Amino acid sequence: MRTILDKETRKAQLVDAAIKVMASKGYRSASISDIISEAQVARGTFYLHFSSKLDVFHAVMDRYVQLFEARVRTEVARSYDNPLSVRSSMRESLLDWLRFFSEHKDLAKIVFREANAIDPDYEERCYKLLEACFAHWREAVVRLQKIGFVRRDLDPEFLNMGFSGLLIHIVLRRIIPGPAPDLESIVDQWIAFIESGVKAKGWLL
Amino acid sequence: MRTILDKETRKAQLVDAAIKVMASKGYRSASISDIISEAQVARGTFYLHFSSKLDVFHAVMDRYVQLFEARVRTEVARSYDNPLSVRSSMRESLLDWLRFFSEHKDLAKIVFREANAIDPDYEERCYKLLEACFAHWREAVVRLQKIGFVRRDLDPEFLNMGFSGLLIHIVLRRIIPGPAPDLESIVDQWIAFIESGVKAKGWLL
Amino acid sequence: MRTILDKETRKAQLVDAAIKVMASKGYRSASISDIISEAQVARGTFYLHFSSKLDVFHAVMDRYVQLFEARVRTEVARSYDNPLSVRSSMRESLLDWLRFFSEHKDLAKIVFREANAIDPDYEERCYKLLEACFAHWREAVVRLQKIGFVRRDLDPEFLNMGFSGLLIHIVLRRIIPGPAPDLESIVDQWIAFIESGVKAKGWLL
Amino acid sequence: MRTILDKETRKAQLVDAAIKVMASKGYRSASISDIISEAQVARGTFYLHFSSKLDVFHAVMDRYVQLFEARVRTEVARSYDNPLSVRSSMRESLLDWLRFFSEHKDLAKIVFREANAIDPDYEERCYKLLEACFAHWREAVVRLQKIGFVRRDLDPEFLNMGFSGLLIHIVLRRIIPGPAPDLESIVDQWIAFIESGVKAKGWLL
DNA sequence: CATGAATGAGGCTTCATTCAT
DNA sequence: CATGAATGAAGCCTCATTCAT
Repeated sequence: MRTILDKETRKAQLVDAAIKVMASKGYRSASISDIISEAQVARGTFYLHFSSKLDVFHAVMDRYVQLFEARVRTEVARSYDNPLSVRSSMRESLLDWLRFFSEHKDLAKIVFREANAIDPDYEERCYKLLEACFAHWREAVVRLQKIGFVRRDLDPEFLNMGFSGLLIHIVLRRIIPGPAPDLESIVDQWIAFIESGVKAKGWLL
Repeated sequence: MRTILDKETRKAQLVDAAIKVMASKGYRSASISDIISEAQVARGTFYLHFSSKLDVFHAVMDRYVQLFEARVRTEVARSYDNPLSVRSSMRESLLDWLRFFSEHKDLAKIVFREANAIDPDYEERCYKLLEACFAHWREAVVRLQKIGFVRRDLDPEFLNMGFSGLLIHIVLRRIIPGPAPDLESIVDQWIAFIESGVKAKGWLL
Repeated sequence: MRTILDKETRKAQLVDAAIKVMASKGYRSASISDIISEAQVARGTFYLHFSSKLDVFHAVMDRYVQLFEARVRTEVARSYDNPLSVRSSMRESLLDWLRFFSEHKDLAKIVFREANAIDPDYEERCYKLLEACFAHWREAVVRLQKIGFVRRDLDPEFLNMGFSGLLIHIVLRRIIPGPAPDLESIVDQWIAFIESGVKAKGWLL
Repeated sequence: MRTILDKETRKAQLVDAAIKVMASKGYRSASISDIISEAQVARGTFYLHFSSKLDVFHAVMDRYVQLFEARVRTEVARSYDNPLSVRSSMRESLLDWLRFFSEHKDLAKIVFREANAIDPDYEERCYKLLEACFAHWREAVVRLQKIGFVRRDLDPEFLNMGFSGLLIHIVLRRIIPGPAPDLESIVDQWIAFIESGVKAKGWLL
């Protein structure tokens, strides 16, 4: 059966299929056959829209980059300048990030798994993406240190690592089948942890 | 040239080669050819010791599991029972973990990258491994809550996620080429963060 | 853009494009894509005029056959009957042939290169063409033998081979990039050679 | 069924198969499948000995180059210095060339057909080969002119073209199915033609 | 135990051809 | 008539695995 679609729709459909397949099998194991059978499309059709397997991968990345950039833009617009609302701003921010990664699980899987080892071109993209993200967080930390909310003895870079590490871990664990923790409760604990650490109040040493 | 070695030595040599190759190219891209040429061994010899490519992979995993289990055993032996030394015990523990991951970079790379995409059998192994690890940490947290060092309002599971997330993130960032942060200073910040969170002292809201 | 042309013009345009492409890349490597992009025509349009790739090839051949037949007709009309002008008639004839091949280099390239490898149907056509040509030459030789211009101890078939071999060789060498010999001087040497061979006058053995 | 051969034998067998297939279908149309099924060998075996289709082609060429060079060496050793035997030397030479081409029909077919259009690397090889050959013939002509056997008013380059053109033509016609002319009689006519041209004795104009 | 030639399934890609618009 | 998206057979090549030596 032969369905004719306009170029953009077909391409998007193929990218969708590629995301699905690559998320579940990884880039290397995902074959063109997998992708086209997922997209219910003939072999030749694939090559009408992508010049190679690597090419779809780039398209997949592009998709994520765009979503990510939109996410970062929203985030950057968020203000921590009002001391009274720092806490709730932060809460919103964390929730938004978790929601973002939850919504685009498949993409996150691909991006965070294949970070290396596909091609140098891609690696660069991937790092730029992450760097943009980290840069934003670092900056946020610095701002919070300036307004006196965050201790100045902690390296922003370290906090950044802590933040992103936890985030990614949560994402990946949520990605992986199994009981997914409740986002809201995670964020509440996170905030509590961020604010006061783990130390119990009575401990005196 | 025809060198004769005893079974175990040959097998270990092949696992070494496999680790090296898989760490740098990933499981899929690592070919038997790569492995045997790294190990300086004939093609047939490989299949004398492993029944398939997946089989070496399992052997690689086994290697990591053993190292990991040893690491966990040492860790488990560590006591947090003396209130006066909780802090330094924790510091030692964190440093040991970071050192462990640093020492076995190649294995960490393989284990954390290919977690999903290889085969269900493997995935199970991998999870068991991580679970063993998480279980230990969770338990440690619980103990620390019991002795009153750690706040009881934080879910051990969450702290666990935070701990492992940060750990993995540090490991992965250190794996990836780039300026590697100094382990000792990371640990010091980590402890400070764990103890008191990020909140500056003067902040009153 | 959608240009509407009458059938014959479109077809001729496509044959032109096919000749150009096939001459430069050979039949196999010339793709329909090459041809239609050379002709600035849509893919479907091609199949409106030709049933297959082989079909254009036949059309290309037909084009050459027609030109060739015209050439042969002119040639046949040429008379060698006047003993006084045999020499100049022959000179004209050789020049005309060389000019013909020079003018239709592209076609010559296709015809003489792909002679075998395309399809039996084509081969037959190609041979018929060459045979027509050879037949004419043979006949011419016979006539020249009859009027006593050419030695009767030489087999017309052999002379034919010599004539066509040299001709084709010149054509092909001229087709292939490189310094193209001057047609007129070639013909003059040719005539001299034909008339008297290579033997120097003084040689007595 | 699995037959194990030493590397050289297998490679030679595959080159043989490639020659056969390429001679009958041309380089482009000859598929790896054709070659391996001609050689009764598995697909992978082919790539054990050649890195690509082009690579076999080069091997085929190499084969011809070697044969050709041997042929040229023999030829170069031939002396035309004794005036009494110039005629018979020439006869021998022509016969040897014809025999050479007859013996290696398939290779000749490939070499002279695909001269162009395969790859620049090959083209260069091919031209070097022909040039070596032409150079030898040209030199021979010059020597014959020096000793006074051949007229000095004929350009050696032209005679060269005539000689090679005729040769190639004969070869190709003999390659092509059909009544193959008798080599000896061809050579005799050739010599007669070379010596005295076509002009009948009595002709006076 | 060790070797490496041989195997063939399967992956990526091209391209002649079809057909809905 | 014209268009160009869609199709799928077939080509090239890789590589895990086998087996005769």
